[in-house]
Amino acid sequence: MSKDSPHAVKQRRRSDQVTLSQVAQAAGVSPITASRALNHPDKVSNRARRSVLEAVERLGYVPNLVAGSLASSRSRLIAVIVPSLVNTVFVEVIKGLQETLEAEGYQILLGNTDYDLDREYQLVRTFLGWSCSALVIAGLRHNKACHTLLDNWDHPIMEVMELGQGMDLNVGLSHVAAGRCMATHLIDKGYRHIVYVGALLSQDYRAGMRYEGHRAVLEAHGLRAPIVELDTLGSLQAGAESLAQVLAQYPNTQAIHFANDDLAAGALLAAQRQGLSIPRDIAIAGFNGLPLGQHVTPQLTTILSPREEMGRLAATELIRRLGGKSVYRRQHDVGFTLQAGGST
Amino acid sequence: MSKDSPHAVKQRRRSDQVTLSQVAQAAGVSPITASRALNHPDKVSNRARRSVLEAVERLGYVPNLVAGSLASSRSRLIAVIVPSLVNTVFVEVIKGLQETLEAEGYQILLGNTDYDLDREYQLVRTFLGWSCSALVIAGLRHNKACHTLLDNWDHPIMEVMELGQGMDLNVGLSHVAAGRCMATHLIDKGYRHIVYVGALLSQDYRAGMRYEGHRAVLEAHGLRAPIVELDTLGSLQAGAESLAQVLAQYPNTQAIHFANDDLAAGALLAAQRQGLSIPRDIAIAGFNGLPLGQHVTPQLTTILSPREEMGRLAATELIRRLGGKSVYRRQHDVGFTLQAGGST
DNA sequence: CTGAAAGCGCTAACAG
DNA sequence: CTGTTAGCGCTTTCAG
Repeated sequence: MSKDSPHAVKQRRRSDQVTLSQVAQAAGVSPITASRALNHPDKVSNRARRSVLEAVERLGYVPNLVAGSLASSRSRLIAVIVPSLVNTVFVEVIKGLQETLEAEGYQILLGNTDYDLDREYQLVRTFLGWSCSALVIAGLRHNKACHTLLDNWDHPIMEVMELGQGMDLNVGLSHVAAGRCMATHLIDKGYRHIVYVGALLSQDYRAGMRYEGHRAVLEAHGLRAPIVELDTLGSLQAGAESLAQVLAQYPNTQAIHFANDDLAAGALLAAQRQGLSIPRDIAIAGFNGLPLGQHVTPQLTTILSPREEMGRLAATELIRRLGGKSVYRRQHDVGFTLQAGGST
Repeated sequence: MSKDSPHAVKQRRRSDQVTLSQVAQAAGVSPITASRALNHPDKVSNRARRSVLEAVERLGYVPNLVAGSLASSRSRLIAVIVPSLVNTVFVEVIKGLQETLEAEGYQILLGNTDYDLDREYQLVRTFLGWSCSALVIAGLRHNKACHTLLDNWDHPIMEVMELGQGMDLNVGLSHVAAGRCMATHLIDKGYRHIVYVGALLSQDYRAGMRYEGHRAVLEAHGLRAPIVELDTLGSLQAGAESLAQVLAQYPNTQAIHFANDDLAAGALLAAQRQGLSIPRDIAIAGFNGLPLGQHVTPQLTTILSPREEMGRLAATELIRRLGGKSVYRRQHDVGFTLQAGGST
């Protein structure tokens, strides 16, 4: 009260944002009661709750989530790290995650590594700094620094897209098995000269795993398993261009097993433009089960992976875990389905 | 020091996370110097900076961004709100945003409204609570509550996808002009009986705006402008199915102007399966310029919109603004390109 | 069911 | 260039 108070008051607030204290004051309760009225409505009397909610409405209060997170060290933020947004498969997983997580009041913090593990590490670091409630990350392969960081992190980690023993939770499918499945299908159909075509396999190593499965089956049948690796991302264009390359390199090719549907559909459409008959002149198979493959003629033989479901399942498991259920180091195989079309 | 200190010390820290103070102590400097060494390296002596960085490394310090944001009320978080992730056009914009924003050290907080303006409002509210540095939102139409909230918000707002006078910054294209452009093309090609086909136009109102442009042109030529509205989202499947419906309803249709390439390509492929000749029996046009359209035969006539560039440009403008440059209420027209293919 | 006090971990402000 | 001090706005803890 006296003019000569010991310290000049330092003013920092410049934002005119309404605070919880102001709401509390307007409602005639203490700040903590206002907090409870909003976050644990059942722990507060009807009267208090009502007047707080009324004050919130009247003052246009927007909770400061940053302050809340700092105080509680829980953020309701879920970090999601994927290697690419161009490849629609990751987007579909994100979609499944998002619809489930948003319904539970979680927000997604999105990171894109562009298939770079160092970038991935940086993103993980940043996201840990946001006190994320959990981390969803594509793939089981990470660099050393990333592992070190995450081993000492005590929140759920969900690795998706591929199946295997990871750091914590895992939802995915076996790409080796998928590769085996398609190779078996092609052999059953009578093809013997089969080429695998992938794009940037050092980045998209899951396509490499499918090749491993493919090769194992072919070799078990005494067949060679040639592979052509393209140096651009998988796309219709790349698929179209790859066709000539494959036929030049392996003229007696009977079937091509493409690492994904974009490549396969691109090749199929290109083959038709060139007057090739599919599958008589050349059989074509893909992976992913994109809608496009079901609309070309003949329909594309492919393997359908349940990507949105993968996202939903991952989210559901995370929510269960965040709700205190003790599920650790759990693995979920979402499987895949062979869709045999006319292209083989 | 005495046992009977006035208050028992309340302990709250349970996380064993390394703090900046610990780093500072290890480095033999004050916390604020450590802070500066990390955030404003040039405002600190070489010696101090080096020893802080060394301590960070040694202790495995990960900055607590939540605390930093609260203290500084700047979060380096950018809220991005889109109506859908199924529709690839939004994903492409996000991609453009992300590659530019991440390079500048911003993170994306992603929200999906599912074309619901109330949901949009809720997301905006949540995101404001995160003290986002800026907001990127698809479209110029928002509900009243959302406008009220944003009018009192003093951070940059970037509305994308369509062109017009918005709340603050805007990067997009004129959908009315795009509709006009395609209609003009079809008329120039000699078609007179032209049907517009859209899906869920109350949600995808930008497709409705394209129809308005389309209709204006047709009516100026004394032609009728019938429209068929599908009640499912645009997809290859929906496009394929719409073909029969259009031909039943308007038997003398010469050309169909589809609201997007998914619909158009679906119809084109379906027409071919049915033995129709394109464009002789029926001409088909789309919108978006998806790669798919360039790989079907005949190539799909469409309008290409520069979506990734839209994202990059939006991000660049935001960064400029966040860097203190005074650009307000600025509009950017990214334009579009007619790609005339064999389908018309 | 309600409240007082004490921080969460960091940085703005102000002085040296 | 460096440090002291005082918060940012909320929630935990502990006590009624």
